[in-house]
Amino acid sequence: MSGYGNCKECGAQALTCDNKTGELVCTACGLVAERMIDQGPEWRAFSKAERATKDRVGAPLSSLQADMGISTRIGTGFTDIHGRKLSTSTMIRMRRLRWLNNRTSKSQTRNLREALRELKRLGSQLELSQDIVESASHYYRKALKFKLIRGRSIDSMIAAAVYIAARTNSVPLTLKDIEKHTPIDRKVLARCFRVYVKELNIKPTPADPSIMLDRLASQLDLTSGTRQRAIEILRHTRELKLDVGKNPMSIAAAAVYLAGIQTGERRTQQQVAKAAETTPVTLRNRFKEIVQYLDMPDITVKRGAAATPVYFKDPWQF
DNA sequence: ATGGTTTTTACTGCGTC
DNA sequence: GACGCGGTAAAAACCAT
Repeated sequence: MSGYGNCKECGAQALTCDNKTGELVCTACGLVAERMIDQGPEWRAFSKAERATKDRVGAPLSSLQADMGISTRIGTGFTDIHGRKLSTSTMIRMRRLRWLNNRTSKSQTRNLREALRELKRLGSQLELSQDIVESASHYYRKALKFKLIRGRSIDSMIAAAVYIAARTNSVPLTLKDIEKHTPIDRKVLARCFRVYVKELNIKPTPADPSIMLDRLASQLDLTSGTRQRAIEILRHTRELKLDVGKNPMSIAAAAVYLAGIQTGERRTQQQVAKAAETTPVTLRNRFKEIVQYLDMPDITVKRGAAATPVYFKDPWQF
């Protein structure tokens, strides 16, 4: 959820919260906007008047409960609200309604209960924030409504929902991360992911390497200077379309590696590759391309540097 | 199924500490 | 010798047609 507003420096709506440091950073320009201590409750009231307008009655709606915390039940009494006995035909009708109500909702709520249990498990294992988990649950609900779960396992569709939620909310989470916490095969996972994209018309934000940057940088203990340099490099690679068709993580890795060399805060290819969960070979290849097309160190595009051709649609951005 | 692309795996050689 | 790094070749994975 990019609900952190726009960056004061570059104006881009690219602020994200680094959950590790509690810093609010702009993924576009690298500005550390502010330090956050606590994201707090969903709302706060400072005065009596505010409390009056904002207060609610009852438990908040929870999408993490199979029935949203509320559900319809059709009573089993034999009288109407006035205490009169129901006619036989009404009783028969009500019985049928009750049956239908149970039948249609039962299988789905049972499915949901199962699914949400898995979702909570995955969510806590991956240390996802609450809003991502809720976002994932919404996607799953939708899939359930459209009967997309049939023929696929609940767990795999939940895992894919988590990935979708991460992608649509610019959370640096890869399929590999998810794979580590679930027994589901990567191929199956990718297939389920596509189901969401295709059937539900969900359009995840194009995969952006800079999202992965924070994660890489903190894992490698890089200072903000190097991070900023990497962000700058990424901006240019993006402009040159060097990242089209490539795994965003490997692009980010190459940028971090290059930035490290330039700022003197060097990390070995091994280290960077490991943090990015890729191989030194891939890192080198991306690295080579970047160096080939960018004029270092002030980073300008080399004369005559043509953007790489777009061979086919980027598998990482839909 | 096929073809084009990226990524991974495995191996090799070179230079340096 | 261990390590970082560059290169290559072949296999695997992947997407599009």
